[in-house]
Parts: sequence; structure tokens; C-alpha cells
Amino acid sequence: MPDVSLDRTSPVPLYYQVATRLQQQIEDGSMPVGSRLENEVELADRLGVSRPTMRRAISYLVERGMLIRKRGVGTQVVHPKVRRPVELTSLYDDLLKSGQEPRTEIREIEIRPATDVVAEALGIAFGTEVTWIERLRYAGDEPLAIMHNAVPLDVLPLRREDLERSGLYDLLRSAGHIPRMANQIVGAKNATSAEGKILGESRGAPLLTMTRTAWDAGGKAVEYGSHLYRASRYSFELNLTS
Amino acid sequence: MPDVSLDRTSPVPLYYQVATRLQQQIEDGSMPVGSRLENEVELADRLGVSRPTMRRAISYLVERGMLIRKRGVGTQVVHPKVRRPVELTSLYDDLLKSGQEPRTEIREIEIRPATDVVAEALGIAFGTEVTWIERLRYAGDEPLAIMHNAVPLDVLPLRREDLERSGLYDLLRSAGHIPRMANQIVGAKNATSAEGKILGESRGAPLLTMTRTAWDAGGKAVEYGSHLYRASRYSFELNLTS
DNA sequence: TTACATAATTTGTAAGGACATACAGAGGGG
DNA sequence: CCCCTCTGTATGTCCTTACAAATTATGTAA
Repeated sequence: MPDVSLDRTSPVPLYYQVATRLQQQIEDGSMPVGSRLENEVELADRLGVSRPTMRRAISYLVERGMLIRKRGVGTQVVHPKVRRPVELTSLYDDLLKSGQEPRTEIREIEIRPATDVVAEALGIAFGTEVTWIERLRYAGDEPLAIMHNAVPLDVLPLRREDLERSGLYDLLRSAGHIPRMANQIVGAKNATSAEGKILGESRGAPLLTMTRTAWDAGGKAVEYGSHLYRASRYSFELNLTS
Repeated sequence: MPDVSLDRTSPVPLYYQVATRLQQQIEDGSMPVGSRLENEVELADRLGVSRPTMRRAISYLVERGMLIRKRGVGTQVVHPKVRRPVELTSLYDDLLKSGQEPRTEIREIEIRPATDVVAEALGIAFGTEVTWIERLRYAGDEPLAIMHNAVPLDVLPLRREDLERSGLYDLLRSAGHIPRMANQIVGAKNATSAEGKILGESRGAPLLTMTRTAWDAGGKAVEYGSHLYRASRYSFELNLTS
């Protein structure tokens, strides 16, 4: 009865199967917060895996913040509130997940040489051609953000139709340039009258600013973005660990 | 000559020594970006460690974003720009690191029952007594942020003198309640005239808002904070991975 | 009863071996 | 000339075993 869900013929790694099993038990409450796990040796024995495999499964959950280990003591389930480290998502994904309906209006899309700011951020030569886009993001009927992005031509040839249907990050992902690392700077400013007009706010309204450079697994810069959010309608939520 | 820096009698783990060695070689340029490492077996052999140990060292650097591995191909050094995941630091630490001189003015410190907002954030019962503080943080002579914090009494008895000398996070750490996980929400607002007066800005000036709950390794909530930053003088920088 | 030494428990580190799997390039057949 | 297959190479997974180190609990002696 213990190892019902373990399948050694499956291509999904054993340690991952074990980790998933544990995670389920934690999430469905059969391993309540604060409870101690059996020790590694017994657990491994009972599940019919080796201790390194067991350890790897546990380590995976420890890194995700679901378990903590103490040498000489044991392994415990921690408070379920904070679980995931910061995720690398786009506004589009965030809106989808929260059940709102994202809509995008392409206000501008053209190929132009990179400005010094963009070139610096992307680590490319000044004047290299990039696709430059300005988009207005709606949640339902409400405008939410003005988004400027630059994408190098050799990363992805952006087309207006694609951008209207899906988020930039989805396009990057399906083109094989999966964003893996990013540097973000978050600040605040007051809306100019032009910005306010576009976003449906008045001049001086508080805006969140965010500039971001994202790289793929190979370390190639795939996107630079400079965005403005209506503070009255949006805020960033971060879960940090370590 | 290969294993000069490896010390098997040292208490610092072997895999970590190996990782540090590799990291140095990457940082000092003797392993340039894009170069491939020797394969794991040879590397392990040359350094006189086992392959699992070698793998663990490499994995450590892969997780930190310095290396990438591809099955069947090898391991490569990636673009050095993005390295560290988000760190859990306080404003005090940030200022220290950037060479500025943090100073703190305690405007208020008292023990009072938790409001519903604070109780909810800390996961404690409404009305439980917490230490509530209001501080003004300077960088040099310039006011930078108004900071409100609540710390449960059983976590740490806060004293005015201690807070004047060091940051809250240092105090938490030395009390053994090391912040391990946190949830932050970052937004923006316009300064009221009272806030502006304190921060040396005019009414309506853009402010960054940040509320945070932090937990220690055991999942116990150790701090709730609600802070206001002058956007003209401060912004958040985040490095994200995965 | 208290203080100190000792033992048991549990995770941390390390080695060595075996097989699986994905990728890239070489070679052969159409 | 192009496409397919085969093969070599490197990482991915998994096992068994052993010892080290930290913490807690136990037991003994003053």
C-alpha cells in the first residue's frame, strides 16, 4: 500500500515521483504543519527506494520551502503560507491566473535601432536593430498598463497578429527562448497628462514603474521591457526565500 | 597542481570547496563565458573526488545560474550578468552595501494589541500584543523611508537602544529568528501632506509602498512591516531565476 | 538534585558502480 | 545531394555502503 503511486517504468524520475507524493500528502493535510516526517532511512525503506533518492526528493521540497531539515533532529512540514520562490511571469499570465480577462492593444510596432539604454540593457551593440513595441494592457475594460518592449531580431520576429492573441512571454517560450533569469527594477512616479490620458487616470496619479531584462537558459538576452502600471489597480506580489 | 586548494581535513564540505574553486575560475576569467567544462568524470578524476561530489558542486553553480548543463553535450559557462536569485535583505543592509550611511530615527515604539491587519498578516490572534514601531530611515542626511513594523513579543523584546544602533533584521538574526521566507507586496501612492513633510517631499510626491510578512525557518511569523519609500530616492531591484 | 559524560538518533557528506537517455556528428543508402 | 541510422559521448538517474557531525535523550556520579 505504500508504493502504489510509484512507477519504475515511467520516464518521470523516481525522486520526482516521491517528491510529488510527499507534496500531495502535505497539501491534502495528511501531513499537517509542524509534523515530523519519518527519518530518511525508514522512509526510503518503506517506499522501496534508496536513501539518496529519498534525500533528493526531500531536498527538492526543502528548496521549495515546504520542508525544513535539521541535522540530528529530523524533517518537518513548515507553515504552508510561503511556498514558492518568486516566479518569472508576465502580467498576461498573472491576469489569466487571477481569473481576469487580459486584452492587449498594440499601439505601435516597428523595427528600429536600439537606443543606448536598450542596447546597454540587452548587452548588444548600440544601433543593433530590435523590434520595438508599445502595448496597452487591459483587464476587462479597464486599462492597466502601458508596456514598452524591445526584442532582438534574432530572438524572435514579432508579428502584430501574434501579439494580439497572446502575451509576449508565451511567444518567447514557444520560440524556444524561455526566459530563465531576469533583472527587474521597480519604482514609482506620477503620471504625466499624456500617460494619464491613456490609462484613464488624471495627471499626477501614482504609477508603478518596472524595467526588466530577461535572459534565456543560454544567457542570451531575449527581452527588455519598460512598463507603467496604474498603482490604483495593480501591485507586485513577491514570495522570497533564503 | 590541480587540487592545491582542496582540503579534506577542513570542515567545509568537499563539494563546496570544488564549487568555490570553479566559481573563482569563472570569475577571474580563466573559464570564459561560453567555454565548455571537461566532462564530469574527467573533472572528478583530475580533482581527485568522486563523480557524485563533482556533480553536486556543478549542480550548485547551475542552480545559481553560472553554468548550464545539457545531456549529451556538456556543461558551459553562461553569461555572467545574472547570477543571484532574490535576496532577503532589509533596507539597512542594502544601504550599507551600497556604501551609504544608514541612520535610524525611532519616532515611536510601544507595545500594543495587534490590529486585524497585523494579526492577519502574522497569523496570530486579533488583539495579541506586539511591539509596534515607527521609524524614519535616513541615507546620509536625506530621509528615505517611513517604516512601520510589528514584532510579536515572544519573538523578540525590542528596545529603543538596539534599534538605534542596528537594523531590525540584524536584531532578529542575532535573536535566532532568522528571516527565511517573506511575502512582499509592492505598490505606489501619492504622499499625503503629513507624509511629505516627514520625508521632505511635497504633497502628491510619488511614494513606493511595501508591505511584508517574514517567517523564520520554522515557519513562525517574525515580522510584519508596512513601509513608504521616496520614489525619487529609492527603487527595488530584483534578480529572478527560473 | 544537579552536572557531566555517554549513547542513540538523525541528517550531512562521500565513494564507487551501473545503466538509461539525449544530443551531435559520421557514415551509408536512396 | 539529401535523409536516415548508427555510434560515441556526456549528462541523468539510481543503487549500496560507509562514516561524520549535530542534537536529544539517557545514565552515572558527585
